[in-house]
Parts: sequence; C-alpha cells; structure tokens
Amino acid sequence: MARNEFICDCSVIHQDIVDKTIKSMPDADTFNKLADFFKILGDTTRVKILFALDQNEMCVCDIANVLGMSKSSISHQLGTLRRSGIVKCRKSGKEVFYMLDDNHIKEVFEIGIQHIKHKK
Amino acid sequence: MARNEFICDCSVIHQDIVDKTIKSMPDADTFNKLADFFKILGDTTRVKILFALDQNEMCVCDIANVLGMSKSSISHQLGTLRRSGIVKCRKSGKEVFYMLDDNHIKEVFEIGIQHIKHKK
DNA sequence: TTGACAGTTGAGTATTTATTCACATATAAT
DNA sequence: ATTATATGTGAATAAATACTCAACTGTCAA
Repeated sequence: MARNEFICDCSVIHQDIVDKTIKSMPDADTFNKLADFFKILGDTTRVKILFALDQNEMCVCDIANVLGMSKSSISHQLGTLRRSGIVKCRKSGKEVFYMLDDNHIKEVFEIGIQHIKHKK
Repeated sequence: MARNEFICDCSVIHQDIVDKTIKSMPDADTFNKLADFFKILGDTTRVKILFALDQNEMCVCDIANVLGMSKSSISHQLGTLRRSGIVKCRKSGKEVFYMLDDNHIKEVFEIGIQHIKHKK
C-alpha cells in the first residue's frame, strides 16, 4: 500500500501477479524502441511504400506515382523510414533508388494481414 | 504523361515498374487496416500492456500497478485494444480481467525485437 | 553558364491522440 | 440503503505528426 499510493490510486488486488509481471518486464528502452518500430509501420502511406519497395527498388518519383502523392510527402516519409533503418537508398545520377533494409518487414506484414482477416 | 500530371508533378522515370507495382498493390482498405493494426502496437503504454497480458490475464488495477500509471489511462487504452480485437475481457464481480485475443501478438513482438537488436 | 529535373528540407497547418480530471456506472459488503 | 471499490467515459489539454508549400541542393545536358 505504501508504494502503491505513489504509483497509482488503486489498492493492488493480486500482488503476486503484479510482482511477477514487473520482474519479467524488459526495460523501458526496449519498449520504447519496440513501440517506435510499430509506429513507423502504423501509417497508411508508409505501409504502401514498404509494400511497393518489397516488390522492386524504386526512385522517389516512381513511388510518388504508384501512391498518387506528391514527391515531397514521399520524400519526407522515406526520410523517416531511412532514419529508422527500415529502408536504405543508393544514388544514381539525379535519381535516388530506395529499397528495403530489413528482411523482417514481409513477415510482419503477413502477420498483420492474418490479423485483419481473422477479425474482418 | 497525361495521367501523371493529375497525380503528381513528376515525370515518370520507370513506367513499367510503376504499372507493375500498381497492379500488385492491395486495395486501400487493406492498407488502412494494416496500418491501423500497427498503429495500435505503436504506443509504449499499449506495448507494455500487451507484453504483460501475454504473461497473465490481469485486472485493470493490476496493469495500472505494473505500469505505474493511473487506472483511467489504462482503461482508456484497454478500450482501444478491445475495440481493435486485440484483447478481450471477462468480468468477475467488480473486477474485469483482460487477456490477449490475438495469438499473433507474440510473433509480431518477436520480429520487432529482432529488428531493434539488428539495428541496435 | 544556363536550364531542367530529381530529390530534400524547414515552416506552417490541420488532424490525431495520450493523458488527466471529474464524474458516472456497477458490484459487493456492511 | 449506504458505502467502498473497480472500472468506464466524456471533455479538455498538450503533444506528436502527415501533408502542403516554397525554397533549396545536386546532377545532367545543351
């Protein structure tokens, strides 16, 4: 009770479960990085980009045309994906070709699709 | 060129790739649902809740104590998770026990952890 | 050098959303 | 009935963020 009043306003019902669970929890940094990873995938535009890049490497202009969006918005999102280590790029003259830099993306997508089909 | 000027301001560099990719893209609804699924996972509090529930079913008060957060915020997040079909609950007297309702969660987490370790 | 094109980027705006707060609901115990 | 406890919920606030716009860099070609 002494500790809990500083943490939240409830009386703990199952102290044993709470203690056991707290011990098993990874550190905050792991949770933050995990959430950040999923946050990146949690945007329609980025999901489309990643799906497209899973098929071919593409330049910014190609991606913009596939998604029917402006180059600027695509470039912003590619920057986000690049900083997250999910895509990488290679320059070729004036063009910059983007490609996936994480072979887990396809697996994650497949599980996601299983989820949405299961819950249709 | 005629179509592209309505879509974005760029001249398409690789029309064949663009056309092929557009054909392979799922419908917008699928992308939206996929992004929504990942968006749910893209929050530190919800990730922690799901990790905890993967170990034991727990009541709201227990979860609040494990995370060190208010019952209200936990309840809000549980509502979000419930509406997304990721957790379900059972009532027992005054208490409401929450548990996972999607066996894909653990798999998705494992892939996410692989990602963050790979990119440390 | 000049122009055209591919891409990047910072500021601004509008939308989404996580938490808090206050209150409501529900169940159990007295 | 009344009280206490467990949870749910609407409104408000603050923070995060996706897109647009305008300007910029860098590269190629004439």
